[in-house]
Amino acid sequence: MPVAVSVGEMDLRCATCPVHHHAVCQALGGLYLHELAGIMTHRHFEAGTEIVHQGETSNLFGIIASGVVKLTRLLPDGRQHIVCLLSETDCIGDVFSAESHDNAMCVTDVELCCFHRKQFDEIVKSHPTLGHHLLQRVTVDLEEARQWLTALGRKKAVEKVAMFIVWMWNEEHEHCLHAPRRVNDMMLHFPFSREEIADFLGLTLETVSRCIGKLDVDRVITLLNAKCIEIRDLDRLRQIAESDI
Amino acid sequence: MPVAVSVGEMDLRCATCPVHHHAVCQALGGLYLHELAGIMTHRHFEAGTEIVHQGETSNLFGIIASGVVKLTRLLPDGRQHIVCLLSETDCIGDVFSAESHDNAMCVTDVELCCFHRKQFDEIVKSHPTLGHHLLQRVTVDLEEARQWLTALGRKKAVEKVAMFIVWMWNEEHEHCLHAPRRVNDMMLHFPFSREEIADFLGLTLETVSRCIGKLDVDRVITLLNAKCIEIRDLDRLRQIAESDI
DNA sequence: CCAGTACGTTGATATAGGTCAAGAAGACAG
DNA sequence: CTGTCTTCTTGACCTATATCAACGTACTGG
Repeated sequence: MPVAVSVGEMDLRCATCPVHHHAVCQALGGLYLHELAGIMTHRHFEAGTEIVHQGETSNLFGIIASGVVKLTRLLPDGRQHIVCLLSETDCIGDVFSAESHDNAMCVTDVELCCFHRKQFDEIVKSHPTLGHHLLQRVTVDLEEARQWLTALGRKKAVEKVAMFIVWMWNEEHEHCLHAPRRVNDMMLHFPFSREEIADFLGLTLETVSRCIGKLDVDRVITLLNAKCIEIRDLDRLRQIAESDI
Repeated sequence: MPVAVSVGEMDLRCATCPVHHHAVCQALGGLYLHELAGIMTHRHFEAGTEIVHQGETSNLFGIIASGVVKLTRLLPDGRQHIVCLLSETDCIGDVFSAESHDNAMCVTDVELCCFHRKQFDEIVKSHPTLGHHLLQRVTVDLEEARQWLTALGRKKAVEKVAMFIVWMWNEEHEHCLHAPRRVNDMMLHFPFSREEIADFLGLTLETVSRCIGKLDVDRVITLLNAKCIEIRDLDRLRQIAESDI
């Protein structure tokens, strides 16, 4: 389901909906460019929808205003892997290449600020600060990818799952800083299914389930229900995640 | 072994040694900035030397003129993982953050063009084209990291090893385009030990050895000696690497 | 309230790859 | 050439995780 964004299609709601401006602004490091508003459209996607298809040519460059998106890759025999999980203010699509390396699928309902790749790139080219900021973002993404690389390459199942929980908790808190909630809350409600966690960590859903079970039994977390846990011992959880005995 | 690069320390050989200028020029997408020559020094590192240490603060930003560097991460209990293998024209160090996330170790002897992180960043800031080019490079690195992520998460040992061989072969050919050698040559001499390959692919050296053995028996490659193979059936090798039965 | 469906848990069993150990093959110094 | 060191290969065995299967639980629509 490719998303074509024509220039004339500018959605007037953008001008009146602070959510989208806020997301774009955050994504660009507090920098707000009026030119971008002019070429931005915004779209809603329901959970489970595919935004971009692997291998497909798409001119979409999007910034997530709300919701969670997974980037997945499918091997010829059906094995699947999630290479990245994106949320508020994260970017979908490559400024340089139109060919998408991965499927972008909505984990939850998603609000997306859409730009035409080339138009966005033009603006980037003419705004050094913006380019510099994007460089910083991609650098952070690369660092995060490398962190997961070591996890997938060298960590045990429980360590991976612990790492995933810590990571989710950090993500929550990061967004809390933007839109403060109860910061000390150890409750974590996550939108991912066991299978999604497994596909992200290179495990099977059964193993993920067992590992969460083990962390619960060991009193590191409390499993309130399938999609909601409470962190009981954050330090211990971090130690497990870092393979720090 | 942190590398301090003072402004006055400019190595005059830089002006006379085309290798270094060539590497920098390639790294920056054919763009050559005279300002960079002014702040560049070059250094030689022997195989096995550590250029930057994990967790250490270093102001080095380097471009590899020749040789191979591995970026490794060490877990508290000694498990190790190689997150990236770098060669000619690749960059070491982060423009933004002084703290290094990984060890940079020389796999072979290395010639490095060194810059002071902040000085380099200043020049990047004032040259939009350069910033844009770096963004493109990091984007490619991110894409490559994600490719390995799926490999580590979902591929079998033989598939990983096949992928590694194909990747090495591509790397060779990429560099051939710069300094043309026998392009049709199916011979591949690689500088990595079995342990390094294993640490990169999230396997053990024994498994790597067995997988190479299997590819040899299956007549996909010929193992000439421990560090030299001949690719017999590139298509088949690619199929295995892509998990394409 | 019930049937149907999707998702999660738990148990039994299989297996890919890890671990341990012994040789073989180079590389290098004397 | 010979002994020492390192790296690679090969074999035997073991374990973490995958696989297969059964059962629970929790929404959903009638």
